[in-house]
Amino acid sequence: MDKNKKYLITSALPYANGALHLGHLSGAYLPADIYVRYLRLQGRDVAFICGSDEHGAAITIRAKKEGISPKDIIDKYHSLNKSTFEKLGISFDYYHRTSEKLHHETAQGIFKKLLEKGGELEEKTTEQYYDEEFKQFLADRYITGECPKCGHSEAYGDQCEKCGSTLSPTELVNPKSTLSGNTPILKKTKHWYFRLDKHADWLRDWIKNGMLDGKQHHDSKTWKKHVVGQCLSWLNDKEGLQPRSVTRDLDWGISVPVEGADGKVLYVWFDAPIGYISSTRQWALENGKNWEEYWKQGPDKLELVHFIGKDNIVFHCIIFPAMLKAHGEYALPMNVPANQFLNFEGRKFSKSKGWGIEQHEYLEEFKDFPNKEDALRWALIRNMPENRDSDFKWDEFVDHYDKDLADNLGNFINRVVVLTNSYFEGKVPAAAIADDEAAFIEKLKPVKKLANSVIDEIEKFNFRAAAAALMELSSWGNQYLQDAAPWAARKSDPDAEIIKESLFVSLQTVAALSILCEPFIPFTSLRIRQLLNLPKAKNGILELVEAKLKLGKPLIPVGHKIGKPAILFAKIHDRKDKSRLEIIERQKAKLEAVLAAEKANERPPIKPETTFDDFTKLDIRTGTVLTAEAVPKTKKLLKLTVDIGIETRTVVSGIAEHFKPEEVVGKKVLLLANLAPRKLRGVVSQGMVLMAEDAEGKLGFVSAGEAWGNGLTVR
RNA sequence: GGCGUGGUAGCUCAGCUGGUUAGAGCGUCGGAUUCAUAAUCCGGAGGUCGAGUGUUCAAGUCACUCUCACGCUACCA
Repeated sequence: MDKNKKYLITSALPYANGALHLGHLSGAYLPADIYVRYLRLQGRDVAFICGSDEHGAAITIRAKKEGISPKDIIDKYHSLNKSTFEKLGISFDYYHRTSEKLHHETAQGIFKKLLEKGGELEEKTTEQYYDEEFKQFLADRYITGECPKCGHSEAYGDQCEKCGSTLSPTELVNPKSTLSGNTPILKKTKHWYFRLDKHADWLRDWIKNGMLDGKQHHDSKTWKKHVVGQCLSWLNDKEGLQPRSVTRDLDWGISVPVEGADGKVLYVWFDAPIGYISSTRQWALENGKNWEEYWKQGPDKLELVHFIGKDNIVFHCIIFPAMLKAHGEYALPMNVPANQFLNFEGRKFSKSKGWGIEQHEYLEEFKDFPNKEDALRWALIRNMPENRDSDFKWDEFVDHYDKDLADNLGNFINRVVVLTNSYFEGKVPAAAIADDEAAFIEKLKPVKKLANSVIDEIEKFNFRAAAAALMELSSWGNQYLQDAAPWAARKSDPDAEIIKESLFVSLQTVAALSILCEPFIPFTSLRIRQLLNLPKAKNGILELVEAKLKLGKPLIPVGHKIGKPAILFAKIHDRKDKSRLEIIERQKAKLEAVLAAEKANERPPIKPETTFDDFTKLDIRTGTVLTAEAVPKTKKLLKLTVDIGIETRTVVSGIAEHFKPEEVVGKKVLLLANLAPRKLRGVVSQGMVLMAEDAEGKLGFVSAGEAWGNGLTVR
């Protein structure tokens, strides 16, 4: 640990197209905040950087749909996300936005540098769809058409939301521009591609061994296994890294700073991570700092850490580093401690299904819940998806709050404050060990040890373990007080030394807790400090605490007058006051309502009207499955032979995840017999077996019944 | 299908380079205690370490096969 190092800590830039839920918070923002607050307590020079990612086609499409401007959308979510983070105590030094001029200049500057350097960007001309009426090229999301895979009539140019296939616009059947509704034409367009493929070798050495330019950059063992694993999986892929297009034909974004590139913008993935840089620049500008010290120094002078969710690993560990290295002047991240995903009561968060809770919703729903910010932070920390997916449950929220914060931490502090007030008029007692450094050190050894383990775990990005160590410290306090039992000593001798000593030690422990808990539960830290009548934990105080514990100096001096007892955490399970429990119960009831509603309806809407003529074009026949076998090297496909009376058909069907081959043999089915044959994985499929599908995607066979023969028509 | 990560007490998780009776917290059961928010403290019960095979004097820890979960990637009616 070098005190002279600069620390640049970033959290993933939220896309300004929606609100963030608890999973985002626990994945990328809360861990970063803990780390940053810790660094500040240690007196380190740190910049905590974030901002809104405001470009990309998704925003323009939504704007179009809702009849508003992209600016309306990004303004709305920029301010919502920014203010929500503030309320939850996420202590960004700067929360910028990529629509700012400074960002546009920064991104263009980097693009130009790469272009001038040569060899990093290459031009390629391809054919893309163009809307003649609107006179513009169409981004993938601006084109809809029939999905070639499932036939869904409103698939987008990049993917079909019905079957989840990844598509390219030219695959769509009957493509339509969402702008004019016309059929677009193919037209040539020029784009720039970043030669990612040229960077594979050094990236591999950097990720695997932590080596950069022949020098040790970081210790790769300190990176999370799933992070290194996924990167190497990419780097070792037999296809290898491919050049990636960095520009698009779009009117929303950062214009490509090249002559004759009108109507072209930087692809959002290229400009978004550069947002970290522009955000730092803006922060430096407003705070009299030199931004380059936070981006352009060697690993001995600067530590860059990206906090992200696992969906962003490849971007932050491969693509962005490659961009920075290609540019040549920027530092690469020292670590990218990506978290996995947080589920919510056993399922993925889903806005459309109403599953989960967004950050601002939580604040609203819990507005009458005292200390709601720390209650949430604590529950999320205790269950952070650090190495595997985890699950947020209200019952655990309650447990963590009551057991840890109220019973353990809160109650310990309360015991100490009450005893100090009733035995010593609220003053830190003059225990003999207060002036005896050796004895002090000996008595407070466990405090020092546990404080060190909190620190150690934070440094290793093990925030769950750090939080557990914090609880151990408060547990130790409870245990110590119980053993010392000043209330018992007082009965026989009111002046017994153990009474003074035990409270002196306990008060030192509370003082240590008030600081050590700050990264996790900052609002509570402040309240404990107030209870002790001490000022807010300020930057650098933790290194003083470490020094004092080492030298045997009190953290809170003899004679210091503390405040009156006050409850820090009112329990949720409280026999006198049900109000907090009611808030929780309301949340649980909401989830049950969602589940009930799902069971009740949840049927896809009726498709657009069709004609009898169209229907009669379909030749549907009754049939019986004769044989079934898995198609090799596929997960979903079964090769079936179906007897339809007049002949036997070979059909490839995507049902292998639902049925084993032997379960299918002998099934009565309906077969669409005049579907154009299509080759799938080398097998020609002559028809399609009709299936019913439920809301969870489960499939069921459809047939005319056991008694029916094969080859009969359906009408 | 390929790749990655994970599968350890009822629940949430620790277990570094293989080495004595596999750990913690919560829950549970029993006891102590009263300064305290039905809080605290002490003690007990509870695990064939996903399944199997192998390497080894010795495997939760290494290798192989299988299985389940999650993700990336390919393919997909």
